[in-house]
Amino acid sequence: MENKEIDLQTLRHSTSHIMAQAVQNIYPQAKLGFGPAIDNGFYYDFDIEGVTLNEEDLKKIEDEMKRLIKEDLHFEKYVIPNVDEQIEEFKQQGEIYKAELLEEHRNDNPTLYLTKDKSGNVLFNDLCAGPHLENTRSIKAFKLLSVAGAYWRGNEKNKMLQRIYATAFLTKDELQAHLTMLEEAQKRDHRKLGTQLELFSLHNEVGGGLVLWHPNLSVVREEIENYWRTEHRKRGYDIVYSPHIAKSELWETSGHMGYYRENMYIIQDEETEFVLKPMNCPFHILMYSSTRHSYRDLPLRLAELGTVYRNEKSGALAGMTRVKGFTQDDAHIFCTPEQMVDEINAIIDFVADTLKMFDMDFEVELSTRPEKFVGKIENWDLAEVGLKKALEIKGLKYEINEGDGAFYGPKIDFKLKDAIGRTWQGATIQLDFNLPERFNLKYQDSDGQLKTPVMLHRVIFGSMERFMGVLIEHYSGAFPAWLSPKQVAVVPIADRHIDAAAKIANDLKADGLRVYLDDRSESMNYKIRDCLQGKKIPYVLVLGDREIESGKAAVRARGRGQIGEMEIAEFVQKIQEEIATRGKEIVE
RNA sequence: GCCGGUGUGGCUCAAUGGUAGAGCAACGGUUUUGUAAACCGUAGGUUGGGGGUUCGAUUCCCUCCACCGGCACCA
Repeated sequence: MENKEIDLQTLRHSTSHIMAQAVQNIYPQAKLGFGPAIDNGFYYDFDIEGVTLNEEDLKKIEDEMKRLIKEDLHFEKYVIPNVDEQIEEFKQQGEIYKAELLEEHRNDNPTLYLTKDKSGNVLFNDLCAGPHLENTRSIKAFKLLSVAGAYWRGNEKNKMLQRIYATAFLTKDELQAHLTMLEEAQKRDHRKLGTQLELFSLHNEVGGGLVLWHPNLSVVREEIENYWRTEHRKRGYDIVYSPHIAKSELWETSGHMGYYRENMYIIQDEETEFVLKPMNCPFHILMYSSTRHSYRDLPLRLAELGTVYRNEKSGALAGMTRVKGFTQDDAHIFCTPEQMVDEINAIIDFVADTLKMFDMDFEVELSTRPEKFVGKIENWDLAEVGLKKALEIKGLKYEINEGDGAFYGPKIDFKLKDAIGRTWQGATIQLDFNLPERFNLKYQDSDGQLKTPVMLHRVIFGSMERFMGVLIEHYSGAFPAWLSPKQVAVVPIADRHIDAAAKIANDLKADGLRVYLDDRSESMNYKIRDCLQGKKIPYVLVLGDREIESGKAAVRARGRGQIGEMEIAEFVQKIQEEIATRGKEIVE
């Protein structure tokens, strides 16, 4: 397994060299940037004067690659004997990016990889540490996927190059499986499902990144918010509300006016400047500071479903996962330094329990103290050790981003994966050694001294919008019963069964279920199909002469076929249990 | 914000320098169904907004808005 993975990396990296060679054969003016293997494939960045690559060009490049591969070329490592001469040669060839890189790596025993034909002629070379395949015979399955802009070295001040994304696999079957998977993933895209299932909409005239929650998705949200409130009360939080705007003065104190102004919507009335809140923290801080606090009162945990607005750059927006207006399931915890680690532990538990309930995949990242930081170093150390320990106790795998914490504190991020493999920040836990100072927060400790509390910011879902987007994809729009906009469809077979069906539908509603009575004048088959596959309702009760006579219903479950006849009361009892436990399918 | 692409009935998509067509959905009718798409018909579009070129623009150009794939950003 391990070996195969390394091979795949090498295969992809070598294929990227062949791609670069093909591009230069077709466009001799093309200059090379980076061309690494990545998670699901590889890419190569090119600067091609006068050419904008399109889909057809990708085909041409692919064909040229196939031709090269057939030539049975081989790769050969070449230690650069004289770096200065090589830099000069790169410059002569116009390979300014390679020259720049070599200059930086001059003391690392830099190597070239040569691509040679069978007679040993060098057809192509690239500055590269390798390793590479021995020869192109191993390249059996690859595909160029897309072309996109990318800044040289990832810096927006640099020139934008053209990046070709591609992938390669050891066999054609594996490649095909990967391509099929990509297609399947697209069907789960929450933006498509959002339209298909009438979950939400976005409108030109409302503006980008501003989501309209339709009734169906509002039901899902309501259920999740109910869960959220109940869990918070259980875990010792107080739930609060705060206004949507506040005077600039507040944001001056918090510091946001200084480093976040670009992203804030400013509202000016005749004499006062207001800010549409991009965060909830200052309000919770003021709640804290409006009374005196004893160490006995702490920790104070304030939670709010707080709707914030941030003016994101236009290109950043994406469906529900990156929006301008969104509701954070925010909380701020004020505690003593001694309580900090326990509080972090409790939040990690909260996050892990919640995500587990949704069976969601996530990755964990821990970001530690950067070079420039505020706060006491012993609190940083305590926090970092505490964060690590908590993650280990929970058995969560995590990556450490050394020095990547915010200047005001270390943090743990939970990354959720969307349908097409992109990761989005969901839950986050951030220590803050800065705002308590700026707002001069105090508590009176057991020794009578006034001390500064530690503050934690945290979200469990991140934002309702983003979480919902990922959740839609996670379930492919087929929500479990407790979240489903409609939980049961009642389908009368013929018109003469409508009255009985309506009565059952009403009874089910009286039992607290969300019911869709499908009294359309359509065939039974059509209605079953539309309810299960179209509307993705988890259960369908079919009613005809037989059922009315027996007082039962024929139950069919989404994706699981026919379950059989069942007393209505038995069905109600089972589905209610399924809903109450927010669990897996109990009706069977 | 940057590079590239896209915007046509509610949805998915087609077509064209001579004012647009299909399927699904909707509506009307027929059918009254036994477990994942019955049949017939009707209606529905200033082709994202604005401007320009042209005898004529939905098509070509400019601009704005929005969306998509990336990059950058995500305090």
